[in-house]
Amino acid sequence: MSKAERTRQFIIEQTAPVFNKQGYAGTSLNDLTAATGLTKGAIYGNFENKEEVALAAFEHNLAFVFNGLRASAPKTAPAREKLLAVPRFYRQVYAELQARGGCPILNTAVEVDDAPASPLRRRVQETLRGWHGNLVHVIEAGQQAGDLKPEADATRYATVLMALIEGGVLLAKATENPQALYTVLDHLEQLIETELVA
Amino acid sequence: MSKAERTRQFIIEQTAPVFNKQGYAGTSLNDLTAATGLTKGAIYGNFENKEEVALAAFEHNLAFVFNGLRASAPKTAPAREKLLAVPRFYRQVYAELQARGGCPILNTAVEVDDAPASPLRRRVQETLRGWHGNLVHVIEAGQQAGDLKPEADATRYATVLMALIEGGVLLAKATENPQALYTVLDHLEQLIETELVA
DNA sequence: CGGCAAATATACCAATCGGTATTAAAAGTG
DNA sequence: CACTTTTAATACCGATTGGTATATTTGCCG
Repeated sequence: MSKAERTRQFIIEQTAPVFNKQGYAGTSLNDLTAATGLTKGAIYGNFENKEEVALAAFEHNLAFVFNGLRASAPKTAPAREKLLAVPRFYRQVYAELQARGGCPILNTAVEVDDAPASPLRRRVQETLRGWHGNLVHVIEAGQQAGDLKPEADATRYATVLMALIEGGVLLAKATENPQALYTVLDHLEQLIETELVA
Repeated sequence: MSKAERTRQFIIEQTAPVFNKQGYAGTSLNDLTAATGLTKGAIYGNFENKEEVALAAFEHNLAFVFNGLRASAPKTAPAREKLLAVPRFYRQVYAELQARGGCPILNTAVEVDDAPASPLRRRVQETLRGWHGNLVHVIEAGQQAGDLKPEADATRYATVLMALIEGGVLLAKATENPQALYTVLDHLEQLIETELVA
C-alpha cells in the first residue's frame, strides 16, 4: 500500500462523518483540512475535486451499513432470519450510526434528489435499487423454500421495509429520541412474523 | 397589507421551493435574488438574515402540507376517516409535493439534525413532536369513541405512520418512482383497517 | 547515504459568500 | 401635488469558497 493510497484512505475515513453530518454543500475544503490535519495540497493530490472526496466518503459510510447488514445474518440462513436480521442490525448499531451522522443513504438522497444529475446522485439511486432488489430476492427465495407466505407481494414488502427503516432513522435522529426507531423496528419485526413468515 | 408585507410574502413564496430543493447551505443569496427578481437590499430590508428567510420559507412549505392534511378530513370525522385521510392526502398531492422539492420536514430535518441548535432545528423538532402528538390524540379519541381497537398502542402507531409516510416520500423522490410511495400508502391503509379500526 | 520521484505544504488566484451603508425610487398622506 | 416616510437598488466590504501552480519535504531504492 503506497503512501498515497494510505493517505487517500485516511482522508476518506476522517472526512466521511463530516460529509454525513454536514452534507456536501455544507462541507467546505476548510472542514476537510481541519478533519484530516492535512492541507489542500494533500487532498487535491489524492482527489480530483471535492465531489470525488464526497463520493468516496459516501461509499465508505455506505460500507459501514451494508457490511454490518450482511454480517448480521449468515448467507445461508433462512429468509425469516435474514429479514429479522435487518431490524436487529439497526437496533444494535443505531448508537454508532447516530454518532456517525445517521444513515448515509437518507442523508445523501435528500441532498441530491433535486440536484442535477451527478455521480453522487446516480450512486444513491443505484444503492436504493440494489437494496430493494436484494430484499425482493430474499423474500422470493424464502417463498420458493416454503419459509414465507407464497401470496405475499415481495416488491411491496421490500419497499415497506425500506420505508420503515429510513423513516424510523429519520424520526429518531431528528427528535433525538432513539425510541422512535426502536418502536418502528418492533413493528417491523411483528410485520415480518405475521405477514411474511409462513 | 403594507408594501413591505406584500414583498415579504412574495419573497417567501418565491424562495420556499428553492430552499426546499437545495437546502439552507445549498442556497445562496444570489439564488434568492434570482428567484425573486429582487436585490439584496430588498431582501435584507424585509428579513434579518438568510436564516430568517429560510425559517419563513420552511413555515410556508410546512403550511402547504399541514393545511392540506387538515383539509383532507373534517374536524368532526370519526378517527378511521381522519387516519385514512392521511394516505389519501399524500396520494392526491404527491405530484405537486415533488415539484415543490418534496417533504419539507424530511428535507429540513436531515439538514439540521447534526447542526448546532438553531431556530430552524428547534422548529423541525417541534413540528415532528406536534404531528406525533396530534396523531396520538386522534387515535386515542377514536378508541374512546369505540371506533378503534382499544388495545392498540397509540404512540406506536403514530410513530409507524409517520415513519411510513416520510420513508415512502424519500423512496419515491430519490428513485424518481412515485409508485414506491403509493405502495407504502396502500400498506398504511391496510394497516389502519386491520390493526386500528375496531 | 545520495539522489530521484512521489507526495505534501505553501502561497496564491478569481469568484462568490453573507451582509451593510448609502443612494435612489416609490408609496402613502395632507 | 408636494412632502415625508417607507421601501428597494446600488455599490461596496472583508471573509471564505473551490481550486491550482509552485516550492518544499518526504519516502523509497540502488
